[in-house]
Amino acid sequence: MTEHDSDTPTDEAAEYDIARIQERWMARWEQTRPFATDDPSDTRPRKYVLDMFPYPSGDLHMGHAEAYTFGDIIARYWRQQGFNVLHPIGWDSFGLPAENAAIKRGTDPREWTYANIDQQLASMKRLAASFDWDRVLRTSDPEYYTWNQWLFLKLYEKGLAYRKASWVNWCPHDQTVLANEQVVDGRCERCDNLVTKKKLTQWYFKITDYADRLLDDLNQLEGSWPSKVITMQRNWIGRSTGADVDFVIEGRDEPVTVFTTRPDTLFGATFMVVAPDSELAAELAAGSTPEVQQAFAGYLAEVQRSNEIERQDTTREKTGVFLDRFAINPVNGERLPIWAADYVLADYGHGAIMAVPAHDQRDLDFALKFDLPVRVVVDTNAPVTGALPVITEEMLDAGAAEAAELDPVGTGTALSGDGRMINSGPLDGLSKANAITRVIELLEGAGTGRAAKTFRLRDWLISRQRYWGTPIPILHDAEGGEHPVPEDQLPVVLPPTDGLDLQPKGTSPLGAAVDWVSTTLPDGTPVTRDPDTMDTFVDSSWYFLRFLDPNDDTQAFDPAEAEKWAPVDQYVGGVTHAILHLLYARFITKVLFDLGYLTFTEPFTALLNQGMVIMNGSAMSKSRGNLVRLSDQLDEHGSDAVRLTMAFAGPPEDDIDWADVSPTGSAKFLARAWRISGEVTSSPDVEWKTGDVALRRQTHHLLAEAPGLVEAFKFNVVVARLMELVNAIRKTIDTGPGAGDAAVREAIEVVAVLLSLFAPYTAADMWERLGYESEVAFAGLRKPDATLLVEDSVTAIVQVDGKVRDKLEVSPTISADELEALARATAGAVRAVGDREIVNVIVRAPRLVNIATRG
RNA sequence: GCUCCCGUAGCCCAAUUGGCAGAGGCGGGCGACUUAAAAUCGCCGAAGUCUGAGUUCGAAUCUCAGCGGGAGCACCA
Repeated sequence: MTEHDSDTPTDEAAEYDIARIQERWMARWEQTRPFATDDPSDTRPRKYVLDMFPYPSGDLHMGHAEAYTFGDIIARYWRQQGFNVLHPIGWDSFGLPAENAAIKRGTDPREWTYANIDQQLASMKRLAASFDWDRVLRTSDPEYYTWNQWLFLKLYEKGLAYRKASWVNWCPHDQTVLANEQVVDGRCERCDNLVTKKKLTQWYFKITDYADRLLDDLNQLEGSWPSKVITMQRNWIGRSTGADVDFVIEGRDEPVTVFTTRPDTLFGATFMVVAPDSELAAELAAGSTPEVQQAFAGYLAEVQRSNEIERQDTTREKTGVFLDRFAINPVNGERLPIWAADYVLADYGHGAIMAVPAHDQRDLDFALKFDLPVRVVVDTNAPVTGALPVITEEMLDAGAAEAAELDPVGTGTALSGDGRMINSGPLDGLSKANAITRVIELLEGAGTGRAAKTFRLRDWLISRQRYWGTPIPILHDAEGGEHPVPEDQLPVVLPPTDGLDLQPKGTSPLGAAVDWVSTTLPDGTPVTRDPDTMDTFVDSSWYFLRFLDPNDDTQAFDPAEAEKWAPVDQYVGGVTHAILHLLYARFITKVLFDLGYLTFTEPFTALLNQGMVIMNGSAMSKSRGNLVRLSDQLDEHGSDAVRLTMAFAGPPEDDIDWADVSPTGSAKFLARAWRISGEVTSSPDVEWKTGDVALRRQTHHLLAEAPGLVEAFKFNVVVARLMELVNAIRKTIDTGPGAGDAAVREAIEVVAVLLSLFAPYTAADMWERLGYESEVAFAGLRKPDATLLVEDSVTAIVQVDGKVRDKLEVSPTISADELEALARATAGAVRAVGDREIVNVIVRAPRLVNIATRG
């Protein structure tokens, strides 16, 4: 076989041979690189279509194929619509699996990682993913992670990267810390082991400074991001508004501030609760009696022994200890006993609360358990009016009477609803909303409180005690001083693994690389490098900018290029990243905006979450024995059939059960379409107008409909329309005007052009067989002929009382009166109406008449 | 426990957004071609839209209640 053999056009009489077609075009595209995006003089409008880049763990699987198929359909569509489309790919190639594989095999993580990348890249090419192969990046390349370090230094300069000691999530299995986002149900997201707490000094990114903007800017994504993802982000950020209230503590100089969303119920506070694992609790206990100290110590030990799972169990009984200390309610001077209880969290709000058992279920549960007083201050039976009412004695008396029926203690249910304030001095008679406003005014006037908001979102912990990541570019001197590595000395390159023990042991393996760790400042001061590496989510928080020029060794990205291409017009990826990656990327984008590098504040204008590929109702896994290997599917059916099957299976957001779909059916359809392309006998310059009108109508309806369908991601419907059209062409050839008819050529050309989104190899081959040398990918969709979209006649349905009784063939421009007259006269209508009285006739010309009767 | 999404032929899914329930595919059946099979081609069933109420001239589509499935949140003051 000579090298020319594989580039011989397939014989028209030959059977559809997908393997041969695929091989031939893959080789050609390798030469012509049709999807490079590097011509600066290109004046076409731009689109940036981005797939979430993969982690290189083994070869691509069915899920990858699905995601990349959808992203590719969109990229090819916009290209076809005349856009200059940037559609890059890279690898998120730092991270634990590579390190674990290296430990297991006693090799370097680089070997495993880069071998997997090569394998995945080959599979992507086989899938005909139309990536710009000149822009490939790998986050584990020093050429990439040097800019992670640059980014870190920018955040450090802005005070957005800082080090602090605190209780962190610790995975005992992976021997590393985890961000809050990586703890799911108290377990390590990666290895599913129970997470414990450990006190460590670690680096954080101050994402909480951006909490308001991260929340508020979600509004501009409404409609172009899945609402599910927006909701998850909102929940995660978790903004609560209310007030901070200062309580004087007996025997303590400083007041204690608590956060509450219900400052209106301040008069109903009957005790205070502090988190047992807070410094405040320890201090308050230490200043109390020996008995209290002992009880507290016992309680604290008990609390710390329980794991996250137990702690989060909402059905569990309240526990706590009385500290024998008292706080003074700033609005009424009441003495409130202070308790330590683990239903109050140390790291939310101020780690202390005012307890209002009448109106908060958790406080009520606690009060009932420990027999603490309960005072109702909101009459939840009273009607609520918006305006500030004028209060009369009678109203207050009446309110007190109504309130007597309110019995949270008896019912065990807190009164959380709105109502009218009672037992609350100056707030009496007000609605909840008005009371909140008023009490904040009062507190602010007295200097004992203020409006406040709190977030569930915590700062982003980025230190990892592992080898295979970006070194943190900070030097530490003996006095504990921090010295950022100067920009011109970047990158801080990972040392070789030679002689390093990568085995997890709680401290970074880099600490053992003595020659690497020890260095000096320009003035000769000995310093040590920070031995930790960055969370890999740092890598992916800005990679979409690096694609603008992944080979630029002078800057992370060119702001001018960012202005041209970014933000990403369409992002495609799994919902698994709904919180973590997307939140971090949004944060870093805002930081870069504030630093003046970007002119936009949201990185991803539109987001498509594809579903999963499952098998027989459940996620594929080796242990379940239902694993379907992508490479097997590609071998068996060819890339085009696999891609088409993904597109046709249903809406892209839905899961695809591979047991429910038919790649052989897809292949059959492709063969049908391909065969027709060889039967056409007319030439490319045939006069379209001479073609069969019925087939032309169908073709042009599809031309009119397809763009809207693709843009709404209704790929399955487009494929169905293509099948219909192919069926119609078949019929036209076999039992109609025949293969020489102009409409046949026109229709199959449209099929080829649209099919190029889903089945690029087959479509390219069809296009060639139809006599074209150009790439079908750039052929573009013709404009539909408006005259072919207007029907000569339409079927009007005639209903009587909503039931179809007759049909009429009428002109599409028929008047309502005329249609009504025709409809009333139809045999079906006359029969159905009989001698009943016609009470109403609804006419929706030209499609429908409904005659409503009575009698 | 709270919130959101979804229930349409045996199966996967459409339905111009309130106007004839069916486009497409899978599977199944029948037939043509074949010595036969595969492939190919042609033809054909099948549901009244999870259940119940309501709004409407008209409901798969809107409202309420329930059943079933999925997702998110859940001691966050």
